Amino acid sequence: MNLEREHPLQLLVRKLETHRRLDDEDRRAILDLPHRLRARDAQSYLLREGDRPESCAVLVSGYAIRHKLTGDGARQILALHVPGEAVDFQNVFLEEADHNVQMLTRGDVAEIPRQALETAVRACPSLGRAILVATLVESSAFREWTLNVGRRDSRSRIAHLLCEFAVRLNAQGLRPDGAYELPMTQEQLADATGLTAVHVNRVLRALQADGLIERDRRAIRFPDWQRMRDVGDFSTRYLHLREGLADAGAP
Amino acid sequence: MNLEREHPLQLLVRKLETHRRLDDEDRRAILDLPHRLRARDAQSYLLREGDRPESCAVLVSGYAIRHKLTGDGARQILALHVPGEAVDFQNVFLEEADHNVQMLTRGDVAEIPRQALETAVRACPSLGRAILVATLVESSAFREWTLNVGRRDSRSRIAHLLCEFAVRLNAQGLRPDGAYELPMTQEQLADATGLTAVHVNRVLRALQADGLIERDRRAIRFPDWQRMRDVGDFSTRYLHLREGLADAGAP
DNA sequence: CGTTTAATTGAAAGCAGTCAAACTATGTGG
DNA sequence: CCACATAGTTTGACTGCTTTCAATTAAACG
Repeated sequence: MNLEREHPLQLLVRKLETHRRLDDEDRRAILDLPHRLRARDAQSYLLREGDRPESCAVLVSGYAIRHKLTGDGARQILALHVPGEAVDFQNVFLEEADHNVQMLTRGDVAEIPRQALETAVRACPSLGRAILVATLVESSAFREWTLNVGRRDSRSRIAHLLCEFAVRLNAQGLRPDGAYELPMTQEQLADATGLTAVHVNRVLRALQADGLIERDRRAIRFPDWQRMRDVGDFSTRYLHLREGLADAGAP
Repeated sequence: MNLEREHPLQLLVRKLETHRRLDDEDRRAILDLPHRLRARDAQSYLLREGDRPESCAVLVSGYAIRHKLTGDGARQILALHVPGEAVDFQNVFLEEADHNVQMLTRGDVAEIPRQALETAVRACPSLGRAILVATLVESSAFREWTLNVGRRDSRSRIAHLLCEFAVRLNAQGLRPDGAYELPMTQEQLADATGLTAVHVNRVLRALQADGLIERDRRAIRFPDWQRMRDVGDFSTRYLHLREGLADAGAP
């Protein structure tokens, strides 16, 4: 166990630091945020469209997704969240949730009361700034996803998603070796890329046949990161990572 | 001419008020923002990917788009902007622009220096809040666009886009009669919906044949708003409009 | 007016979707 | 620990929505 990681909000500190350096006061302000830890089951909803949440959830462990549904029930996954990320800063400032946030796996969540967050931000403006930046970066990721779904073919789309996830895990220090565990079923992968599960399966096998990915269950490994980036038309710019964090891939 | 609209930033006030009420102090703070008016040609870039802008542009008149390009030059339009909207609040807080903003038509832009904006926000926190809310609402629109492009068929996709534009123009008071002028070519419409220009043309004609839209050049009118909403699977929730502004359509 | 840009239409091709079935994990209770 | 149930993956055959290619018509613009 890494002692530095003992504090439930330590990964939130790390996450915010992936975009901008924080000083000790900022780190202190984050770690001092009052919060309640809750274990959540896989598939449980952290937030539903229409909700008016009174707290902001930070993923301490486990993975979550954002998604929306069309009128006839088709689902589009909008984002994937890794430990350390806050899943509803936006909802602290907007009245009504416009989408859903759901656990992908079992995990723990730290719930920070809306009021406490606002107070902390007033007391430490640079914390407010850090949160704003994280929110804007997320917005940038939404734009990239729109591009991905709207203008890339199925092969690039999936490759892009796999690259993004790898890089973000890396930035969070959650990928010590080259491989990582993809916490999604092929159906979820399909909903994230605007494809069908059947087609996702075919594309994954094709990527595998081409030596671009190696799979073992849900574990993914990239034998040739550079080529994978190319196929996925992937660049880290939209993730707005600090210097040094941007170069991921196989270590 | 409406005298209330004389001030170049009056429409920015109106825009921010579509989400939350502002008090006189807020309005004052906005109208007092130092700015430089500039005329821009159609197609001119307000911002390019990679730029590090030192000012924030507010559309005073004319229309603009946000877009990104894939590695092989395919374009995805991410958002449409109407007069009164600020096109790069995000870039005041992120270092490097991750996408492009381009004028769709001729128009005027008010450029607010980054510094001045930060100063104003510090002096009037509720202005900061209003800007944050506008930014979050835009983020919500990106999510809806991802859903649109990822999970709706071509007919719904285009109908949805037409609905969104109508409602947003209404909210800004820019659509006195039922119709509106769509400032986009069919190719641009295609890039906004992840389709091709040819197919957009076919879908528009089909919508027309079904009595869902009436067209005269670029002017669009909805004979039956309710039916149009249904076809576009459109709800105003994601626009986070204040009560009373949400019900648009044909007046 | 002449030139360029945008809209329109038809025919053919293709990528991804649908349907259906088999197979493989994963998990649960007896 | 096995047997059964359930969820997820894989594969094949076929369909179809959208694209591509190409040509024509209409509108916009100096």
